Amino acid sequence: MVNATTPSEGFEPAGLRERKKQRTRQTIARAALELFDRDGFHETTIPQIAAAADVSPRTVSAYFPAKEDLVFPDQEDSFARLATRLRARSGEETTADALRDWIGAELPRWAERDAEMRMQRRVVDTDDGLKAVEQRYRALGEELIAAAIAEDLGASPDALEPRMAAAATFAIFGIVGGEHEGKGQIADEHGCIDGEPVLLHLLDRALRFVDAGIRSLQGDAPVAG
Amino acid sequence: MVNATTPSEGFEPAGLRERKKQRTRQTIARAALELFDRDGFHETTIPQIAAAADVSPRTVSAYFPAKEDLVFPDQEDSFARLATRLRARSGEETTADALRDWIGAELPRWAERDAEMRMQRRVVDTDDGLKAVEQRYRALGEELIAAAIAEDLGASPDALEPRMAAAATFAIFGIVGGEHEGKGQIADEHGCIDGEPVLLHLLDRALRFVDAGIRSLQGDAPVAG
DNA sequence: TAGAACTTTGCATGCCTTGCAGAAATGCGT
DNA sequence: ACGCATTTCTGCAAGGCATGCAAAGTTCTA
Repeated sequence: MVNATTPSEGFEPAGLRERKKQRTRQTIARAALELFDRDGFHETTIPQIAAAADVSPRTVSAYFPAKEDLVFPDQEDSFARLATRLRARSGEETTADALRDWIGAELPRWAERDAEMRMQRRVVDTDDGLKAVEQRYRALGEELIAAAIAEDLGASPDALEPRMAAAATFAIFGIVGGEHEGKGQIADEHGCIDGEPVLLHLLDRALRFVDAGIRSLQGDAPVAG
Repeated sequence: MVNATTPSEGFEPAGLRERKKQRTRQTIARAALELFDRDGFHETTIPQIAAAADVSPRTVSAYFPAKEDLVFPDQEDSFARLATRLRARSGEETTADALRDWIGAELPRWAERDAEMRMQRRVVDTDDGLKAVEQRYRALGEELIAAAIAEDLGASPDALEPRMAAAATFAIFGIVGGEHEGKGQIADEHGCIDGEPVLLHLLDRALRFVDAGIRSLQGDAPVAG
């Protein structure tokens, strides 16, 4: 079922319909984020966003079931890619390898959207409901990692080790993203350490932390596994 | 200003007014949880809850600003006690000591409300918005622990070590609470291991994990501290 | 180009949230 | 025991979000 009208599509969504849909989605999300940042999340109404994006209010709700979703338009996709990458790892590869790979692949996207990510952070920091949604995503990400680590370890996904490992590992995102009020010690400088992106540097340290932690529990009788 | 009419008040809120308020609050929360569990969170309306608690709908909203808050009526207090305990620890005491103490003090409360906690879990598991709120609380708890650990370590609260340590430590609550779908491997048996409550057993293992992790990073140059 | 498939839109409904003012209850001093 | 000050509860109303439905408008395919 190759589309004959479009020669070199590469890996884009293919159909014109689909591309238009993605463009609309992005337009709406951008308009929303800008308004949220300028006027505040609660102060901005959906009709206002719709007007800015030149669509009807009903369309905004169709694309984004909840108003909060407008602030995290890409999380779902990003995690989907992580899940895919984790699923696709060979027997040799550890979760850590896949994670490193995934971050490497996502980094350019994040760099590209630097301005939006900063807006997003500012907006999220003004509203507790948005923080809640953000934490929910964090939990989803941890879930993925925990399951993969559990597989590596031959343990239950609900055992202590995979859970702790996933939680500790994911903490690096909270740090670079400046998820906390004294935000962005690192976030401000998307720089490198020893020629390596900060995030990957943190990941390495996190993995060392986790490895040591897990090893220290090896002798114990498993409790929840 | 001792109240002459009530001999042995103990440590209750004192005033009759305040006690009545707490009772009303509890009545509303109980009624809500029961209805949520029976009919579903979205299916239950605030007027229904109000009727069940024998107050006006407006009063429900006065006590609980958001409908979601009805599901977590005690989290705030519990964390407040943790914060107090952490603040009150002497120079000798580590965060781990305070944490152990706090859990020990909270355990009887949790045991007392076993039925409600189970309902709460069932309800939360049916709604993503509630999961988000739950994760938000988790983040708040981690914040407290991270700050305390940072103090112990003489590091910044946004450094990697305290964040990872707090995240890993807090993971134990997700496990005993059965925060995940395959819930309650342990939750079902509020039992003990070697005569120790499961939660404290898990805490010990978590602390060992964290200690090993932190030690393994000692030689490194701090990145975010 | 015609019809199928899908998207966008407007309308209507139900619910949550919040401010406000009056009614009701409580606490306190006499 | 009584009345006043304070606090809490209640009803009303307005504003905004979420969602089902059917009509109108696009895009796709044969």
